[in-house]
Amino acid sequence: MGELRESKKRATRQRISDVATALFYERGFDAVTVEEIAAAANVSKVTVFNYFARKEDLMLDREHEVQALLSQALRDKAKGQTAVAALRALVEQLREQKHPFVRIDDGIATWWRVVIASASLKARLREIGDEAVEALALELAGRKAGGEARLLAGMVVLAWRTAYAESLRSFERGASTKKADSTFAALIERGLAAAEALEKSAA
Amino acid sequence: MGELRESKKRATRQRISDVATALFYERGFDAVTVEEIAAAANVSKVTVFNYFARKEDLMLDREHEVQALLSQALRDKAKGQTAVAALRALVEQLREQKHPFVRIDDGIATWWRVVIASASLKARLREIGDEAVEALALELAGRKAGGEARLLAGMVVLAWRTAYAESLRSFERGASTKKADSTFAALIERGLAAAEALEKSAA
DNA sequence: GACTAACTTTAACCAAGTATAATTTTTGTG
DNA sequence: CACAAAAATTATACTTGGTTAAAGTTAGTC
Repeated sequence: MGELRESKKRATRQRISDVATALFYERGFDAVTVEEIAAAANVSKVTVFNYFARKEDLMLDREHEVQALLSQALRDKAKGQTAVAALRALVEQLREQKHPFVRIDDGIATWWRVVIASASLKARLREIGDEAVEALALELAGRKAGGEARLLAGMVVLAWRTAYAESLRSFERGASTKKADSTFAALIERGLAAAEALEKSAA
Repeated sequence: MGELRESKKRATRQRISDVATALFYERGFDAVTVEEIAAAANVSKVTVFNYFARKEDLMLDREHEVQALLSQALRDKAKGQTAVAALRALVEQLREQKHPFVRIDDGIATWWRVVIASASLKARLREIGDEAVEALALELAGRKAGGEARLLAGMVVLAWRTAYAESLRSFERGASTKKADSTFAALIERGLAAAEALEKSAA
């Protein structure tokens, strides 16, 4: 039931995304209009916005996943383990599977160059980060998040963002993937340790 | 030389800002167009943008000051004092002078209600926060900021933001200015303590 | 094969922001 | 005071992201 329709939609969505990404890589996010993307994907502008609520989501589609990963890690956490320990384990696991959220290579660095060149993409990224903080705080605090939970959640996301950004900068200055990875690991551990201290000293 | 000109400009800028603020309070940020503001201030749309680069700055003009306050506090810091201690002292000082960056009353809460109702204002606020982090990191690290400095700067700004937001939430739930203030104080101290631990354990 | 619900398109619209050239206002100078 | 340069303001037209409503198309169902 509805299989053909579903697969057509999936194909259309993918086509729009692919076409858009290619254009962004070629000329930069801001220099490409949604009209152009629509034309190149053989679709109308309205349809593009039907699949992607804002232009930024054409590029940042996958970034929403961090939130789910963080929340899931907390739900899977063993009794007695601190929340931060569970998140540290998640980071470790992602590093092992060379997940793009914790790792940098040429392809990923190229993608980031496009993002960093655009103020609106950076803004949307900050927004997604804040959503992740709120979701994480909720998970940490059970039903409703309080200040302490929000602070802790904020610190975790901050550690991640900062470590990743620093790792990327080092890669762009010529460091290898391996070196960039160890920069990431060292800095996120600094942040997580601080978060863990906060968690353990909670009232 | 040029005194009349300067004072006229100041007056125009102020008039635009006042008129805009009044309209925003009345109908919400997003429901007011720049055209309307211009008309109400007896000025053209172009002139509005001549004074305020973006619509958001009509509301968030003063928020840029945090950055200057933070940097100045670090420059004034006594030898031997930790950076975080200097920032803690700044917060203390602002609280004593009942500065709006650390305090909430009815007028301030009303202003925040307008801000919080608008996605674009919140986005601009996040951007300003990031700029503050970068400036602070630079100040912390001397010439060029490294990961450690950025993490520390991020923690300080996070503590501030989180404490303020929580304080505002408590005020909106009916707490007094005094109670909101102590919520702020307690939470920012939690964050600053964590930041201080990080600073002291620096390699 | 006709019907309906989902999807797409067309077309018109709004508002922020930019660019440009013309016009007005202010200022300093002879 | 007159006048030219500099600075500020204006009108106008344009671009682009995003929204809305109505008409058209297509897949799934009876």
